[in-house]
Amino acid sequence: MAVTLADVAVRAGVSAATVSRVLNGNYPVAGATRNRVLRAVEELEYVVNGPASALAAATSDLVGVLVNDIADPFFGIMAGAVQSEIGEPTAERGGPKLAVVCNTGGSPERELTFLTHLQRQRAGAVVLTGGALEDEAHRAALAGRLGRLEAAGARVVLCGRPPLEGSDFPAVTFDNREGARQLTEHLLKLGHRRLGYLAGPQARTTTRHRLEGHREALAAAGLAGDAGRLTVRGDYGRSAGYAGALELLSREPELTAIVAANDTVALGACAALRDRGVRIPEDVSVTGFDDLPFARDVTPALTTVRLPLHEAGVRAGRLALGRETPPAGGVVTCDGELMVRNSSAGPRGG
Amino acid sequence: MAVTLADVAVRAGVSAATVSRVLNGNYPVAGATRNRVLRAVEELEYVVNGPASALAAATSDLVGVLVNDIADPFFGIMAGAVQSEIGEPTAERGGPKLAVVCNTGGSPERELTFLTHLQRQRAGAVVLTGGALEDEAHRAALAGRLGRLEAAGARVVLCGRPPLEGSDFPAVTFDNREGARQLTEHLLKLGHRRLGYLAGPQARTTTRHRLEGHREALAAAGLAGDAGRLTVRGDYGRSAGYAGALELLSREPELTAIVAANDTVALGACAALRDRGVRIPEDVSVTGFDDLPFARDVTPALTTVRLPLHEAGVRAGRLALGRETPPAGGVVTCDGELMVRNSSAGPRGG
DNA sequence: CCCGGGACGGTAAGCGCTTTCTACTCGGGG
DNA sequence: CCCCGAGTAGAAAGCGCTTACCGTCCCGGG
Repeated sequence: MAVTLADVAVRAGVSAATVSRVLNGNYPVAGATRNRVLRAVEELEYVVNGPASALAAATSDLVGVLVNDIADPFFGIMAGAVQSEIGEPTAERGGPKLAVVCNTGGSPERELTFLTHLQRQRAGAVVLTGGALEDEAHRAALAGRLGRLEAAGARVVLCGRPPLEGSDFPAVTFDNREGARQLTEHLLKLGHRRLGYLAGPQARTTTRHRLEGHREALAAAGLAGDAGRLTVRGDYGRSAGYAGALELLSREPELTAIVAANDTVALGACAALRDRGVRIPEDVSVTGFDDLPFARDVTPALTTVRLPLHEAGVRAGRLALGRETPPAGGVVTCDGELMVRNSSAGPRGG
Repeated sequence: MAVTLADVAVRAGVSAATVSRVLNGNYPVAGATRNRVLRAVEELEYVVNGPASALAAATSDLVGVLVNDIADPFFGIMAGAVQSEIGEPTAERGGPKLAVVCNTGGSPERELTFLTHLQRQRAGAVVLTGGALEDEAHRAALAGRLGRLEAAGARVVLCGRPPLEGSDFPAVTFDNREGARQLTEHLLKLGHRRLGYLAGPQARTTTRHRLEGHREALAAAGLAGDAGRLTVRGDYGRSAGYAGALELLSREPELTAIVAANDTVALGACAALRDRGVRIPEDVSVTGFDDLPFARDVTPALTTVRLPLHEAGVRAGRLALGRETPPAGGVVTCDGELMVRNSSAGPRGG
């Protein structure tokens, strides 16, 4: 049915081995022979059987990319960057790789099952993006799975998340804590004293680090007291921001600023404020995090922290292919950059 | 090194064949035997070798998803939907499939090479998303590649694009023309007479259909004359919208409405207008297309056409797995829904 | 003039799994 | 009491490719 190596070999009047060698270019083949083979490949429209070569060579050109939700630009941008990087053929190690994108939806179990599937496909590398769940059992299970993957010859890279404790997989991580600190500091400098915080989901490193940065800044300004009362938890979605903002407003009507866990949450908060007739930033300032593309286009444009998502994805891709060797310690830290826009201003009468 | 079927077989005291049958569950195996095998699998932490089974069984559980740009929510949403659908194990045909996301970046050549790579991986199905390039040579090349894929046993499904002429792959398509018509009609009904159009890239079906719908509405209102002069071309990005809006404004200062090819372009246009001190919608109405999540959160909220991206992705996924049989003709058409929000209003003095 | 070695090319042994075909064990009807 | 078929399990033949491991051929140096 399908054209095989052997067919090409016959047509070119050589052995299968020679065809294989021409195709993989890792063994000397005389120019004339090579041409004959290539012509035969053309004429027969031969396409290598990936599984067969993967089996024989014990490697595949698949790279797994785990994301929470590919529809979210935060992950989309990183995944796209990884893909663009691994899609380029490498001199050292063979042709372009394909990205297998796995949507975990934030579920730890799916994370694990996807890893099993990837191991099953003998993926050459796996990139884990997104915040880590802070749960000891899951951490252990994850470390186990990743360890087995690595033992099976796959490279494992973390992207946009802190290193995995107890393991030493290379990681490209964001300095969420520092970014959050700067953001809150910015608001404090503007004169705000009553700041609400819309936190992300529990038990996520990202959530915790951003919250910690926020509180660090508050503490430095002697404002640690209110922090607990003025923190509302939700997920990283728009409606959590909407509900959270209303909740904050009811807890503290004199609020002058809302710090959201990310841009999407901030957007929801803005919507809630607008619906309540609260002006931004005149009455209440709002800040986001991530600087997704839409952040500068909403009105008012969001003050936020820009995360180099694309760059992180590219680095992760390079690490995954072994094009780049991780620094000592294995952690590449990407700093966020404070983007001051129109959603923040001094408080009323400030 | 790695644990193989044979190892499991030895441990369970059965033959490799039996282990395979237990794992695939397509042949009767006595309960006791089955349990012994499963226990051995557990104990050895055995993970099937995907390439090997793909080779032996001549199928793989990979599904290719081609997108223009996975970082764009338009594609991210569809890809995510496809993935969630194929990720569920099917009763009829085996375990969960993995999605291989391929970013073509809109390049026809990359589209073709990715298809080759997918064929090489013996992908079980391929979903092509996004507008098609209107170029005869490329159409033919594409049809050829897809034909070969299909011949190799892969299911081919188009998603968010019109059927491929000359072939009859099932397609889930959006009625862009009708959506655009309704949108422009809406503006006309509000009293607008001088409408500018920010078109997408040349030679794309999506671009053409939306433009045609727009002009159809104009023509019906006897306004066909100005259409050419008031159409500016760009890509589907924000900056094209920005530049395009300025261009339109200079061509026709009396403009009262701008119809953008999609939400992102509309966003850019809004930014340009704001920078020019033009109020939306008081001075100029702006409309988008797609209804991406951010559309309702920008200010003013965008009047646009909602496309059922998620649903389309799910349908495409189902078709790709053969869970759903395509209707006669092979085309599932998804209608857009006009979403009237605050970016459109009657013209000055209208 | 002979021999060692470099440059090619072929042979064949798997890679780990699926699946056909065969073999064996029972239990019941003839 | 024998035979047959249902129910299970095993043996073995590949699936299409890669890659040691060997031949060949031809060149130049001794």
